[in-house]
Amino acid sequence: MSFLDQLNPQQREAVETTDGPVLILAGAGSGKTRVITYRIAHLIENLGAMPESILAMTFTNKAAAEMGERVEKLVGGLSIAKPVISTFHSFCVRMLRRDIEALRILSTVPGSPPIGHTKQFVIYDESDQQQLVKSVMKRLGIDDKQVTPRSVLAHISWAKNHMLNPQEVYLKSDDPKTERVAQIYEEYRKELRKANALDFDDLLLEAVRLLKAASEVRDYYNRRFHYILVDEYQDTNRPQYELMRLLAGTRHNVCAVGDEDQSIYSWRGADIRNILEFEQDFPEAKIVRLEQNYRSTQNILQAASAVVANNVRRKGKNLWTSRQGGTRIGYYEAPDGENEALFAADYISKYLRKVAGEGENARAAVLYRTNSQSRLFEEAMRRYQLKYHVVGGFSFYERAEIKDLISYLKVIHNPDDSISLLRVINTPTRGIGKTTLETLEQVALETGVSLWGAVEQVIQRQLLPPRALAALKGFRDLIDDARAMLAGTYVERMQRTSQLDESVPDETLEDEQIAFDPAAFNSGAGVTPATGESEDTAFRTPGGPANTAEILKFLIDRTGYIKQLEEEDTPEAYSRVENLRELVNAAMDSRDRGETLDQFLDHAALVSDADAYDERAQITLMTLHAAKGLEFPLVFLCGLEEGLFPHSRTFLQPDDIEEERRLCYVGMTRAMDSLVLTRAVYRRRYGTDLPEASVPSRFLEEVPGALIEDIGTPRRARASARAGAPAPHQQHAETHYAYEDEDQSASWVAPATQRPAGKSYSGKTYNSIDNIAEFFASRGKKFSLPKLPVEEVKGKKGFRPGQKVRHPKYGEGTVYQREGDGEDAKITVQFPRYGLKKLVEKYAQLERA
DNA sequence: CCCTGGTCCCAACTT
DNA sequence: GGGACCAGGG
Repeated sequence: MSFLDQLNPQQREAVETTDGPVLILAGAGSGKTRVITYRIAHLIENLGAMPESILAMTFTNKAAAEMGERVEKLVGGLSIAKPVISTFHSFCVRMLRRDIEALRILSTVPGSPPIGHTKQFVIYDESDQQQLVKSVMKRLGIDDKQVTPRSVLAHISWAKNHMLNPQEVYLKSDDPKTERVAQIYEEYRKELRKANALDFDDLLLEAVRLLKAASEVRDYYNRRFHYILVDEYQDTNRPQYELMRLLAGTRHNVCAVGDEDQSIYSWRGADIRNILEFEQDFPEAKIVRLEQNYRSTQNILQAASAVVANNVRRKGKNLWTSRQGGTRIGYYEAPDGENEALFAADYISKYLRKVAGEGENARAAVLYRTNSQSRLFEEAMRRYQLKYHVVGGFSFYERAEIKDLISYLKVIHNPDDSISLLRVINTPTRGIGKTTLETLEQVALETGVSLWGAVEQVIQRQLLPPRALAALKGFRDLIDDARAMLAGTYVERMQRTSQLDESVPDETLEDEQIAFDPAAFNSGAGVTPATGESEDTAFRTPGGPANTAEILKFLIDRTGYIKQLEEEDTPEAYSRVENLRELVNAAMDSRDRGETLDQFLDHAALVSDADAYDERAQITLMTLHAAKGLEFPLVFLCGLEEGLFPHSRTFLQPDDIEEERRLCYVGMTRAMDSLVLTRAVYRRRYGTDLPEASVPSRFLEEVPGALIEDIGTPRRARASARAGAPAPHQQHAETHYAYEDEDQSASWVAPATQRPAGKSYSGKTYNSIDNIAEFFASRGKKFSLPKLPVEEVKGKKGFRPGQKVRHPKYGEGTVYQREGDGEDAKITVQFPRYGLKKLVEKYAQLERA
């Protein structure tokens, strides 16, 4: 029982309550992962549970992998049977790959195959979904300017997350727009089925439907899993909740771990009711609260708790830590976004040097609300020659060349996948143009087949001029050849097609050096000397089906994809070639793990940005959302400005603002030792425009003043705070926005070597933190807002979005929008009790609140 | 049919 | 800063 002694009494109770439902309310840093892993270990080691009877579900693959490793460390010798630790989505995909055909229904047309998805289904990512919605809208003749595909898709996803089908959306709709959405939704669903595709939301929905509809499938899983654990329970949506209930069966051995204050995915359907209704659905549920925080200093914890305490919709809890005191929370007010980023880079480089020298855990994170903020920080880090790691943003699998090849694989796996087919049918260009595509779409529509089916028909019926027909044949043969490779029938196919003399046109064979010879491969003769990579032949069963890496190589050779890129001869093209090689490497790794093509594709579809987090990186840049579950000795929380954080799109709904506040709480509680909050007084929105003045985030004001310390505000910004000085952005042109360094401390000067020439970067220097801290200490004020010259022109009051105001009748509210100038300005204000009100500034007796 | 350059929007978080 | 879309010449 030794390892259980490492737990505090509450943790231990959570671990040892194994029979019946348990809800663990685990505050930030209270050892949540520890409790889950120890619980699994306890079940196996002390209670003799079979490892494979335990199922733990997480939100990211990363979390699942980490949990698995930690369990393995606790329980040696798990090599044969392992607990299933997986993300919701991956688990559902596995279930569906096994049993989705149980959902097929017999066709009413005699002799036709059953209707519904087959095991060969593909997963549609967001861009696939977008394309599909677009094509549906086009077909229905809906103008994509009035209703954007984007908003339609958001609506559809919302409906799915709330388990509403198109009919239900239609019945509930009370405006023509929603009715149209319902209509698009219906068609979208039909198209998905036709393409044998599922979108992300479907993965959960169909899994739930499967467990509900097929009792033998449900019985199988209920017999198999005796213990169900759910991580990040506060972020589960309805389908996930139902899935958990169905898997729990009658045993009710479910353990859910969550923290209501860290619920940050309501926009993805996360439902706080899941926590509340847990006690209703499982009346015998036991609740365990973990309130000791092992991560942060008292100052950090207090500051974060003070912020989140402003939320109304919460149960409330009392987190405590034994790490008394700690350094105060730093606040830096940068004149603009560039300076904010440079400050962070400078501060972090100093910090890391110091901490690393002391042999401490030298890691720091820069957290921001939106991915687009990362660019400035990346530039700043590069200029300081700091190695950094960005999580999220543009992922590997979203790159055009990767998506192209993945789309080829998807078509080979499932030719009915029309979206992928459209993407690759003329990539690289092979002479298939608009008219050909229109003909294909028409035939598909008329005969009710997929585009792939239409390809065959158009060729058979010779519906196009010879030239176009030849191009189309070339494409069809390419796909058929690859499919034959996959099936292991390539040689047979070659013999057959050469007899029919309907093979690939001779010119293709002559023009392109086919480095990879599929015929040799399928016959087991090995790779032709042209590639000569003997390593690849070693794993292959002679004559057996081709693996993913081999198909990829075949595709690259046959389409001339890389060849064409190399001819471009630009750095960009070569980086694309590099990416493709990386993809082939990934496929070889997949093959080494013994995975099939569909598993490779599933993996590509389900890797998330958060999975890219590398805990060895000293500096990590990421969004607040991606930071959930992580911890860092030093955390920079940046862009604390009304409209950015909290984001302007949340101003309308008080509930959304509360979620922003939880996000702030999540961000702050990532910090172990030091936390720095920053804001830019002026920020550029779309790169080139004039910078806009910002209002400090309300969250800044919610941090108790005694816990905060101003650090390093450049003096020119300070000078401009006095009346009459020009705005900082007006100074940019003539001088620099930061002041000359007084003590000439070399470390405060951005490294000159890295400065891109031609930009106004030169000579940007900074003040010493110590000097400025002293200055602000003597000033004795928490947050000084430099006067915004823009405001003075616009009128005395000039309420801006995000500001808090008081109205004689409606009380306190937040400015949402401002229209017009001067006295005629109309402002829209969100009042907690009265909702949105549009007021004329001149008449409404508004005051600053 | 293909490529190009210009223009118009845009951008919150993500499995 | 950049992706999507379109018009127009090769």
